[in-house]
Amino acid sequence: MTRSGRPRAFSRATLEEAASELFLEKGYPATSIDDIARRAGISRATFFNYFPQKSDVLFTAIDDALANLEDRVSGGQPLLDAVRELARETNRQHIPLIASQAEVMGALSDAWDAAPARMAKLREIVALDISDPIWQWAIAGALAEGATQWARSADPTESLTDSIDNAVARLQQPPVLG
Amino acid sequence: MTRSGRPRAFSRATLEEAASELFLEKGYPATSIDDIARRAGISRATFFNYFPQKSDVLFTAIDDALANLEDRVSGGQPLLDAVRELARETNRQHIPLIASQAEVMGALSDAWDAAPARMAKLREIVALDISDPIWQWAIAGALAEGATQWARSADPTESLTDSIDNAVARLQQPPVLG
DNA sequence: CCAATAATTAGACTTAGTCCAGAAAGCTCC
DNA sequence: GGAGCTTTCTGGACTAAGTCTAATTATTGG
Repeated sequence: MTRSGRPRAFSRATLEEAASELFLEKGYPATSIDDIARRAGISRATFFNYFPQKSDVLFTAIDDALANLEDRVSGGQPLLDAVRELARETNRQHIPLIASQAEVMGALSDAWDAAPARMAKLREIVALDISDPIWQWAIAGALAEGATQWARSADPTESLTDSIDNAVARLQQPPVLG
Repeated sequence: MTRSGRPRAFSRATLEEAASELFLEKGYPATSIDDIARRAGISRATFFNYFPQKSDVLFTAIDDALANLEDRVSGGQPLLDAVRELARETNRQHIPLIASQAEVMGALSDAWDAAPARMAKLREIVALDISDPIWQWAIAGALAEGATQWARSADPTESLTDSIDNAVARLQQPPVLG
């Protein structure tokens, strides 16, 4: 069931690569969409055919994972099942640009402005399975924290699944509060 | 200790009012900064003297509260103490535009794009007092949820402090997870 | 070949946000 | 009543993101 119409001539990955080079060379804010398009050999208009926003280039890996997770959970799969399956399919190829280029980008780059939206999206997905709003943030936070620690880890044998499971397990032990 | 220089001729509140009218009339996306400036009787350049971004107009109440909280906590006050004191000083005058105009703006307005950044900021502040990253999100979420429920509540006697305390207390009861 | 569908492209357009230089409005000290 | 200092207000130029449209091109299916 190949759908008709002119096939795509490029891929998000193509643009990601071109953009990545430029971000490393000149930094994110100094790189315009024109630059990226030129480097990738496409027109500026086509860029927006692949990414709605400039910053989305940095988050493809995260956004793909979130879309995958949303599909599973809205299809009825229990949240943690879905997370574990997705985590098992994920390897170090999938670390998003925003993380792998973190040092170069610097902590202050505008690029990070787009990150909180992903956290909010994750919470939305969590909400599909967890009705108590108080715990939606907690669980979303644990999932994000597990993934982040894994992405930052120097040890290439560390398992994403374990990292996330650890993070979630720690929620069972309530914190001491004033 | 009045500091020297030409005094401000307007206030954030002035601009907030002008903007609010326009948002109600035409909606947020259709209202340009030019429109707001014209309505408020200032120049476009001056708008940016009061707000770094267009969307910030909608969040002044939240941003003020966050700044206040950050001052307290970074000054050494325990998080929940600071939150309670701040909550006690807060009344229904302080409900932010983004919430009070929520129905008019519609759930889909671009205006909401700027909300997740506030959640991230709140978590940063929480992190000043709570070192465990897993619980930073949980507590930030509880605080936000308590405040949101209060803001949405029809009952004008409901106390913000109680609403937040309730939300935080619920974190002591871990959820059932698969 | 024809019709339908979808991608690519150039280019015009709107507007957010930055930057700058100059005018204006206060303050303090003489 | 200045003179000098500081800060705000303003107009205007500028960059770049994102939207939109109309035309072209590549593919599928009848």
